[in-house]
Amino acid sequence: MLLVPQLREHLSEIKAHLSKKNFKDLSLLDDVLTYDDERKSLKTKLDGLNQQINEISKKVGQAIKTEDLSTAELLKTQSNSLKEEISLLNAASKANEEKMESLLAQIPNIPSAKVPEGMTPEDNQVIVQVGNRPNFDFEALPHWDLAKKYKIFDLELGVKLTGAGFPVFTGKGAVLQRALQRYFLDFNIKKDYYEVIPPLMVNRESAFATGQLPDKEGQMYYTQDEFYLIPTAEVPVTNIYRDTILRKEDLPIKLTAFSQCFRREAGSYGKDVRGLNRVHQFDKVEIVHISHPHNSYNELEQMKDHVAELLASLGLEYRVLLLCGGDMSFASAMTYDLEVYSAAQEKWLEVSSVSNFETYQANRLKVRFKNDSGKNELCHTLNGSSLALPRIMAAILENYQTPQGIRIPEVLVPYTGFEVLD
RNA sequence: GGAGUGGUGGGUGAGUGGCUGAAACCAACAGUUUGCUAAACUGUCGUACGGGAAACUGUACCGGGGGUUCGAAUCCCCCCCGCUCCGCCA
Repeated sequence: MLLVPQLREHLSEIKAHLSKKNFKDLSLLDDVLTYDDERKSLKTKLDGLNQQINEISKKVGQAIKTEDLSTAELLKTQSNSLKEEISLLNAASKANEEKMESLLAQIPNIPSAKVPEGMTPEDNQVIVQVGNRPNFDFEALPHWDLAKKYKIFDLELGVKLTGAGFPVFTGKGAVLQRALQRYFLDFNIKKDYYEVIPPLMVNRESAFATGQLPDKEGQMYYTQDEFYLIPTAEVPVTNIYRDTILRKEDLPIKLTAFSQCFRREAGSYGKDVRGLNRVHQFDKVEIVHISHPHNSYNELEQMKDHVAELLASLGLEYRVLLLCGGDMSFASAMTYDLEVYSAAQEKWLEVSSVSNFETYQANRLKVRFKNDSGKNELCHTLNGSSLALPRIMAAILENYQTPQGIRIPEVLVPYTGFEVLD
C-alpha cells in the first residue's frame, strides 16, 4: 500500500508516474486525501472528547474519596452525555478509515523513474541477451514429448492422482529435479544467502501482508483450516519479518528458500500451458531481500546479476528484460524478468522475475528499522526467483537434447550422478 | 479429538477497578570511572496517530472483538492463538 504522507507531498508526480503503469483512475488519489483530511479532523475531535472524559473520571475518583457524592453524581451525568457523542464519532471514524483503506488498496505501486513507458510485453526493454542457441541437425522435440520418450515426468498420471497441472516426476527426471533444487540453493548460499525452509501454508495475516489478499484470493488454494497454500515462498519468507523493527546494521537481510508453489491459475488453457509451461504445483527457489531504502536499487541490480549468473552457469541462452510500466505487477516499483530461450518451442520462457517493492509491501508488513535519527522507518523489500524449476527443466530438456538422450549441464552432474538422461 | 492452563513492552515477568503506559530483572543505547578484548556506576530506552515551527502535548493500544462502569490490563461475554497431559499418527 502507498503511504498517505507521500501521496500528500508528491501528488502530481505520483499521478504522472502512475499513468505510466496504465492506471487510469487517478481521482482515487484525491479521494484518499479527502478521506484523510476527514480522518484527521475526526481524530482531533475524538481526542478532545476523550480527554474530557478522562479528566472528569479523575475528578469523580477524588470526589468519592472526599465523600462528596453529589459532585460525583453531577460529574457522572456530564460524562454520560459526552459518551453518546463519542460513540457517534467513533462510528464515523471507523467507516471513514475502512473506506480510505479500500481505496488505498486499489492504487498500485508507483513505478520507479527508470521504468520504461509502454503497455504490452513488446514494450519491455531488452537489457542483455547472452549465450548461444543450439543447432539441431535432427528434429528437436518439445519437452512434453521428451518427457514421454524418456519418462521424465507424467502429466496424465498427475491427472489420475490429483488433476490437470500436477506433474509426477519419475526416475531420472525426479533426480534431475532434485539436483536443480540443491544446485540453486547451494549457489545462493555461496553468495551469502541464508536458507530457510518455510511452511507451505500460511494464515490470512501473512497472505494479506505480502499483498496476495485481498486482490489475488482466487489464485490461491484454501484449506478447511483457513490456511492458504503458498503461491510462492516469498509469502512465508517475507512474513518472517512482519511486525519487526530491525537495526540498521541488520540490513540487508538476504534469505533463500526452496518450496513447492501452488497456483490455481484459473481460466488458462491452450498452447502456452502445455507441458510444464504452466502448472498448479511447481518447485521454486526464491531469494528475498529486506533492505535499507538507500540501497534497494543496488540490491535489485545484484539480484538480477545473481540470477543471470546462475542461468549462465547452466549454459542456457538467456535475456534480461526491464519491464515497461504496463507489464509490471501491481505491487512492484521496478521489475526485471529473466527468460531462457527454448530451442524446440522456439520461444522465450520466463524463468525469473526480480522486483523491488520499495515500501509498498513493507507498509503492510510493518517491517521497519531504526534510522540514524532514531526514528522508525520502513524497509524496502525485494524478491526474485532463483529459479523457477519447471521452465528451467523444460529449457534444459529441449536445449540439451540429442538423439541419444538429454545431456546434463556440467554443473549439475555432481548432483545427478549421471551425464546423460536416457 | 478430550482435559487442563495461559496470552502484558526486544526478552523474562509483576500487576484483580482510579496513585499503572504499566514494577523488577535482562538485553540494547549513551556517558563516567578503573585502563584493557571485561566489570562497576549513572542516565536513556514501547508503538501508532493527532495538534504544534519546535520544545512539547493529547489520544489509543496489556492476543482480537464486544459489554458493564464516571473510570478497565484488572469484571462479564464471544472469538483467535500458545503451552501441558491424554488419545491418534509420522
